[in-house]
Amino acid sequence: MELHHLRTFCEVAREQSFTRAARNLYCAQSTVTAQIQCLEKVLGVPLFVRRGRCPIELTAAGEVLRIRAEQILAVVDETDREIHAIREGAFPRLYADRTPAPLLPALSAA
Amino acid sequence: MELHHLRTFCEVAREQSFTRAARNLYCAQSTVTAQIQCLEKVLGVPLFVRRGRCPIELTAAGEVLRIRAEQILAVVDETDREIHAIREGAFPRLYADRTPAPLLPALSAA
DNA sequence: TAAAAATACTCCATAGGTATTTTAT
DNA sequence: ATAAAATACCTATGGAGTATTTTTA
Repeated sequence: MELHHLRTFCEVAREQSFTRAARNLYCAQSTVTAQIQCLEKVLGVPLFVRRGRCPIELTAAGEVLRIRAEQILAVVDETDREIHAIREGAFPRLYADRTPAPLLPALSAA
Repeated sequence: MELHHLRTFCEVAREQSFTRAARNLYCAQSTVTAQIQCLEKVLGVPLFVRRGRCPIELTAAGEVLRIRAEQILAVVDETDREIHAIREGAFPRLYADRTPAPLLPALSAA
């Protein structure tokens, strides 16, 4: 699982379409298919229900991944902004104890 | 910036050594160097102060990245656990509103 | 001078592309 | 019949390795 997979996944989920996601991401449709297949293989679960027709739907695992992927990418983007600010001369004030932000509670398996 | 870069970065920061990080990650020292250089190039800032001698030190940008990278990797690991649970038959109860967890406040540029 | 990191180079895996086929409505 | 995803196939980029050089404490 790599960040570019997650970005592609989020775009597919948003568009509910491999083809439209590919267009938005400026890449080939087969590339989107390959990246989603890669994610599904690594995670061991299907993420979308294919119908050969739009709109595709998320599976339960896909719903979970979407929530987490958006969180992850938000932190990545925030990190980019912070580093950029430092490059521009900002002087970061670090947290005293480095305690990471609390995660969302684990999705319950009830 | 990809997740495997962040994992390597965190290990180097923890060990304060490219060579020891390489050993722990079961890869070549030159691979660690290349990955860190890749990160530094993408981000546009140095992450470590090299001395040609252990221990190496984090720059200000490196300190920020370390905090964020640990957060990101923690969410990734949590995601892996959640998806694994679903693969094993858990039925996830999704959040009603999908509000992502709050990020740490942006590092102040004071 | 002795560790540690950087560099030079080689190789191969795979990410990404094009073209085509399959699928489902 | 048609729009969309999957597949087959090819190519090139870059990730990872070995061997060597450079650096600095």
